[in-house]
Amino acid sequence: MAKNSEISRALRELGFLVEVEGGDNVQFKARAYYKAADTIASWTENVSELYAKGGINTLLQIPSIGRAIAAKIEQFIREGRIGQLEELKARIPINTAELQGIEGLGPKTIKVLYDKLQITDLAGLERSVAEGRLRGVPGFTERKEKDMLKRIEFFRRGKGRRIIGEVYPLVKQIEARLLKLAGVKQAVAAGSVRRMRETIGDIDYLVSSDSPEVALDFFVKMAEVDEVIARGPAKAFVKLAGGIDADLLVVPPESWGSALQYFTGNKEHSVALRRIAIAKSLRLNEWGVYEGDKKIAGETEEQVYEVLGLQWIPPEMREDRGEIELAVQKKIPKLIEYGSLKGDLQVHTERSDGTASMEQMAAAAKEFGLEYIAITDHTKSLALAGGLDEEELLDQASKAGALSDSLDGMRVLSSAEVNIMKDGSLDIASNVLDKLDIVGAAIHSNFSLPIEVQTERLVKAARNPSVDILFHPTGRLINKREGYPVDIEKVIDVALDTRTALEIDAHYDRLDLKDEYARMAVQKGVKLTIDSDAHHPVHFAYLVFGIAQARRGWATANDVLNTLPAEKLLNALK
DNA sequence: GCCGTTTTCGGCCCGACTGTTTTCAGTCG
Repeated sequence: MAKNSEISRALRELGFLVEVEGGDNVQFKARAYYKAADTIASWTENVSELYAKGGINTLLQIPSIGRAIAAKIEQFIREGRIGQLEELKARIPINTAELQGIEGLGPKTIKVLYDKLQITDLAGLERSVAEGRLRGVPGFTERKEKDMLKRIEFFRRGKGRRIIGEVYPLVKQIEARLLKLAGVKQAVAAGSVRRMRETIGDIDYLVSSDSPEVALDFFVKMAEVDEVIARGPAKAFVKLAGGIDADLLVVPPESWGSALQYFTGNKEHSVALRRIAIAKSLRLNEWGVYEGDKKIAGETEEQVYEVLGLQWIPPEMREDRGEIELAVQKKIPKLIEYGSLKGDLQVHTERSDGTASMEQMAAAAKEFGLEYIAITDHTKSLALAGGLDEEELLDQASKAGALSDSLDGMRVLSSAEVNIMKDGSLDIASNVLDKLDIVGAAIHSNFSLPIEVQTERLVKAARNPSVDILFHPTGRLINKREGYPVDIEKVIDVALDTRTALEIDAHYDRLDLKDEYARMAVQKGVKLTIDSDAHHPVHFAYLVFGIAQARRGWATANDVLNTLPAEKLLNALK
């Protein structure tokens, strides 16, 4: 059974090779393949299964899939290949993934390099540069040839996306510095940072000012800048130390809103807005919304959306996944707000693998503005993390109770991060668990079991009457570990059935549930919790990433249990 | 190659920056 990602990848490569080969209207044909690839990549149902059930006509129901592409998908599902793609690959035997990854190389250049120098991959490109043969190609100079070496090196260093939590502090620091510059009225990191995606490809700064050169000068001369890629009167592109790209666009204040929209994206969302503008005989660009030559909006984002007949859409929702249709109907949900959590239901102490005492964690949580925390040390079978046995757990619970009584304005709930065993049972007896205020359960071992077994472990844990929350339900670590295979829909259904909450673990390595699963849970009516998984007093700051993930999952405050005060939360548990 | 409140044909998002380009193509976001 072909995965959606595999079908998507094949269509994307097909589109790119069509573009490389060239011809009439080829960019539109390629765009059609790309669009189809995007649609399939984010399609929630398995396309192979849809095909198995309803044949090619089912494929035609999917937007951006017409007769021609449907036939290619059919062939891919049945034969694991697309004939036309193989023919193209035979004619132009290039390593698209490698060459396409080099900045500045597009389809046209790649074609020229293949035709003139038979360059098919990165190694070949490198050889040609080393032998000084690139400069002989039309459009290439010695300087451009040298630049190519840097681009290759950058690609080799790994141009992968960065985890948001790792770059967020620097992003915000530079944002603050831009804001302080003379003449700067507004400054913000737009792009995927503003949308709070879990990973960041580059940082897109937007500044409003009537004297752009001040901001641009500052930007290209910052200590963090490794290399200035380009610098014009309104825009600059740099590489920061560590290899992350940063862009700056400076606009006059009257264009702030339209520029913010344009720079926040995502691309598909913005393109959809421009199409709406065209349908209304308007023109939308980063400088404003225009009716003929007359500018009718642009100073604020709200105005831009309004003249297009849309409700303003929170950045976290801007992924062209149905939010625009909701905005037309003025039915954008009121998303859970940053700072609205009253408690944190996963907090570790030095009793297991944390680094601070219960008292220190409680004090830090209070300082952070929380009203309650749950102490969730690991349990005995997780020896690696110093897991607590029944006796130690009860002792820790009574300490939590005592501390809670002694504190003003901070409730400390007794809890545990109970380990789910290979067979789905828990490693702590239920008569002990039932003495705790709240119980979270999680998988920490046996990640490579088959999906059916893995799903059954979670289902069994959810059906356990003692378990209130499933912590980090898929076990993934972003960019590091895929997580165990799990039928998340089934887990969500059982969670609904058993009134078990699902966690969004806010640690930026996890963000688990991820946005799209959170959205599935919310749609079905399953309650979420957003927890920091704090192992140190400063970790409560991670909650912002969890809230962001919930917002990306279209969750409202009502969908998240720990927006409730402690008493109401305890009453809402199963 | 897809799609339709502008169409079953003729469009398809839009502008900035670079280079060796003296008027525009290629690339990027």
